[in-house]
Amino acid sequence: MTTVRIPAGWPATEEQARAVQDELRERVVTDEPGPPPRTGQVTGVDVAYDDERDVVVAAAVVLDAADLTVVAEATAVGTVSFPYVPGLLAFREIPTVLAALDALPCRPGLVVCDGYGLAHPRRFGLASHLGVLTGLPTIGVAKNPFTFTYDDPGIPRGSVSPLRADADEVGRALRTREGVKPVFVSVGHRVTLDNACAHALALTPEYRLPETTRRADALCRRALREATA
DNA sequence: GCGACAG
DNA sequence: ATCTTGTCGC
Repeated sequence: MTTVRIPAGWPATEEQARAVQDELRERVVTDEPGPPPRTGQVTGVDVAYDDERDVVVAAAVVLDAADLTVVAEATAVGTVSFPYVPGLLAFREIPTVLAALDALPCRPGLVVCDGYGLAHPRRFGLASHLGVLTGLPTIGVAKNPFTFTYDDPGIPRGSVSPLRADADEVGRALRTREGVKPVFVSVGHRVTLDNACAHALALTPEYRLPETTRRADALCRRALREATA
């Protein structure tokens, strides 16, 4: 398993991190359709922590978009590169996630993040960072609405409602399972919101969360246990 | 000014 | 995120 060091020049303060967000945000692309759903490869990334030992493990799992079977997997271990600060999650997870993506034996295709892209207090969440830094198409699928407001979508699977920051639609609440709490989809890089939602729906034939994040979550937890034991 | 707040 | 038993249900 790859071992990651905190990159030289990595932001050390919230002030510096926000400055980096502002810089990278200039390069985000939100008007490309992105790859069609159920086509090519889709990669889930997730991270698990052991704050006691200052250890973080990231996993990247590549699925075939058509049948959701696992095509490839990779993990990376690192040290915690930033404290958890709401709005600055990316700086905590990204170095190790990048290493896991680099360790893959194939192209990731669309990357699905556990968190937000555009739906972010400063419009530049984890999925946005990852997209701009890699050039890959990315989307964010989060389990919570953070500070945003939304009307409950219709009961049937596939129902959506806007996720709003004041008047702006920054993402969508998407019902992936009938009658179950929705997930919160937003655009990362090089994918439109419509296609981001279409992908999220295609990735949730059975469970509330996308197969990509379920697979990545299981893998990074297992890898953390093994790295810590 | 004080909380709330993706993971 | 993480700390954690049993329990209800497919």
